[in-house]
Amino acid sequence: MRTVFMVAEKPSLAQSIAKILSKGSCSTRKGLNGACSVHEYSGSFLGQNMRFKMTSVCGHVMSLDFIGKYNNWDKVDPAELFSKAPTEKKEANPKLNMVKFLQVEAKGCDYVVLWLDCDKEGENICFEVLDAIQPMMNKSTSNTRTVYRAKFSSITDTDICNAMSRLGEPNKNEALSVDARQELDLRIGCAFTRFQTKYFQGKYGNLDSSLISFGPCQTPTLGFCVDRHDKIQSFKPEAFWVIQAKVFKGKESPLYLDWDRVRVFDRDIGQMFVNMAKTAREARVESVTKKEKAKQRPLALNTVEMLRVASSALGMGPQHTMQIAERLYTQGYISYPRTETTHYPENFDLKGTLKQQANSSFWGETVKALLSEGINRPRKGADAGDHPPITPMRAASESELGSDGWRLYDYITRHFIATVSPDCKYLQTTISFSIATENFTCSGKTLISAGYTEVMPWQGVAQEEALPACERGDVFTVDEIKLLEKQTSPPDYLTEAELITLMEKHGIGTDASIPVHINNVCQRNYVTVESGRKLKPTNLGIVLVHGYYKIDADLVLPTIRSAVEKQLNLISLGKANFQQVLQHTLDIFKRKFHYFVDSLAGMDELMEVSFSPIAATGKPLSRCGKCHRFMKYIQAKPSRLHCSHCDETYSLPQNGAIKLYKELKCPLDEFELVLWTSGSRGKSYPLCPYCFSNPPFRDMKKGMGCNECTHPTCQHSLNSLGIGQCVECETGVLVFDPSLAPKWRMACNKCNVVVHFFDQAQKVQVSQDSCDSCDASLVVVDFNKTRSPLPEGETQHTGCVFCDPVFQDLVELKHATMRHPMHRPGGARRGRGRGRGRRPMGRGNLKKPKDKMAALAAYFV
DNA sequence: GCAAGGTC
Repeated sequence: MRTVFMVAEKPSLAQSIAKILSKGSCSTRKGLNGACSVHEYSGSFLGQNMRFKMTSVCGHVMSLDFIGKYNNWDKVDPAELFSKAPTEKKEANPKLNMVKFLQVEAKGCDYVVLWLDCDKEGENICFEVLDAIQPMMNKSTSNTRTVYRAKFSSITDTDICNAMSRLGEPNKNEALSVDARQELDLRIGCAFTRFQTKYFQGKYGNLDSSLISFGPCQTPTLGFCVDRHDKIQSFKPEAFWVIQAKVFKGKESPLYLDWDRVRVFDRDIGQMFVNMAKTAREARVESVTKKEKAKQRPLALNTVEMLRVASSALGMGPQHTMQIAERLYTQGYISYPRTETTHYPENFDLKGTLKQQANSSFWGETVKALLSEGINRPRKGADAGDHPPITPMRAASESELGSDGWRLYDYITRHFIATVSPDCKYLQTTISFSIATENFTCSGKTLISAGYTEVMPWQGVAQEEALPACERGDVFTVDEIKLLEKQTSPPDYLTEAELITLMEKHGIGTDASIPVHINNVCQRNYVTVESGRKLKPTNLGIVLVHGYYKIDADLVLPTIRSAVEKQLNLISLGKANFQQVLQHTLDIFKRKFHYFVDSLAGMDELMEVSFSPIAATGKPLSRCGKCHRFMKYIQAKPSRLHCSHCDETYSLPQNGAIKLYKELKCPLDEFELVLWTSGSRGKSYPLCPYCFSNPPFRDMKKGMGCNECTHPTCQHSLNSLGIGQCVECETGVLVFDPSLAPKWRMACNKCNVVVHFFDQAQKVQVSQDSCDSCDASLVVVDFNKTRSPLPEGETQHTGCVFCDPVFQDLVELKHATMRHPMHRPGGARRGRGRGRGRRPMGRGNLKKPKDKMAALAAYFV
């Protein structure tokens, strides 16, 4: 029997589609990557009985990157990234082993039906799947087509079955437009990011410049925040004047009236109107109008609306909201949370979904009433053809969802109920008055029926004091007429919800990526989230955007994305050639890049105002080996040492504290050593600032401290202080750390293992000799006479920290010991042949590689 | 270490 292989974009869709097509009779098993499942059943295809295998990928199978050597920031000029640097497709998520998984499952299949999402990205994934599986499939024996594409617009029985009976073929042009987008984003984003980062990193000391990223989505996102900041800064408050009129009738409470002219910007003119109004003592009712008005029930919920409300009403950021929504979805509480659609599918079971909520103590009564009186038809929304709107899928209680989970579920459910509820109706009454020459009004709302605002009370019509009953010709007494001076007020910082709206409007990002871009500008220190989820740009963010405006506004304007997308659309429509569009666009951006590089002084001028030059920041810490003057320690990220005399910057390990290490020097280059400490309970090791960036020996890499240094004789090196194989990791060596004496300890030079030992000892030294049993270096320990824990009042003992019984209670090996050769079943000698437990560069077996000695010689000359 | 787009 022949086999049809079918692939969806995500595991959840593979399951739903298989269930529909097999009429619920498929068998399911997990795939080799643990993430995807395979659903199997038999049915008819091309008029024959066949076996069906339905599975999925997890989004893109491949992602684009530069080939390895172009990822070296130090050796590659960013300008080369526009054309010279070759790119390659790598597996998007190596952990998922997606290519292997697809190949195993597709082996020996005869036909493939592609069920990827029906958008351009989905079309592109079609070809990623085909590239992976086609070599594994049976070769077609007849001339029939083997590759089919299913086109569906919703996950409903009719739509899926229709798609199956009208299979088409994948659209190469649409896929190519995505390939072009990927390549453009990669080349442009990385070129600008690397250039900016490297340029500013070496220049300013108080600038957190670990990464100054640029991108066609994140930069306009930042631009929106800075635009608002600029509006606030340039705002000049203006005085204006309004007339306050207070009238009353009989014993009823007074009414405050709104002036029909609203306000005037000239005091004298305002005063003139007041004087005119003051000529009358009475306010005459000119008209009374009553209008029934409605507040429309909401459209069905899509992702961006959910993100907006979560941010503004629940105070939850978009990234966090999506994480919570994802969890609610996988646990079956809500439908798929990434959708642009605001229209329920025709056969959507509104009543069934509603019934699940009938027993809720929060909205159960409203739901029961709706079910018995009949639900209202939802408003007609937009169908983006992706997924149905976000709805609850089953009843839930507060305790099972957790705080934020419940708050989001509560909102989603109330929103759903609101979409099938009646509109909110209210009566608006407006009374128009004349006081001499001037006209005034007073209006009030009274609720007729709450409708959907019963479940969304925050949108309800506020209960106001009813207006007095009156009719045309009635006369009120004027209690007070006066001129009030007020000031226009500046706008506030952009709220996250407003930003989401702006991004959506300008096509910056997608429902799934909007949270990522917002998160990016926060993480890069361009923007901070203030109370009320308002987004305030930092100095860095402001300077960057102002700099782009100064040099080339295209770099920050939201139009940059849409202009490129127009070009890409031509590819997908087959109206333009992939290579030509790519080349043309790259060419434009390459010019922009060179112009940006040449004009960077313009941005630098702005930087100088906000940030201090690197030479003027930091505290003197350790001496430079070249000029022997003090270098300054710059604490701002990335922390580093700067020698202003040599104008050199030396990187340091991050996320820890740096101190001078007893003014000791590296024997190779005379730089003073510094001590890196990862926190109070963490590990520490000395390092030479020069060797850290310029590894002195061939077997060392960048970023190594003295605890990994293979110098044969230096007293701080791995060779002198290494004790034995790490008790937890495979490759590390436990190195003696004397820096915190008398809190003696040894720490692994690869992983985070720290072993404390010989508490209160006077002196601890690593001996030249090694242990007969496990080959670890012996340790010489001296204790104070009065406090020695050694037997028979001894003050000194030499032994192995792993094997010596005298040391057993003095070394905090705990459970970790179990992995050491000494304590494993089979005894100490076991594994010796594989070199376990042996110091890699133990004295007895020190190799003498020529190149290392040559390197040493070169230093000493 | 970099983009943006899928999704887990």
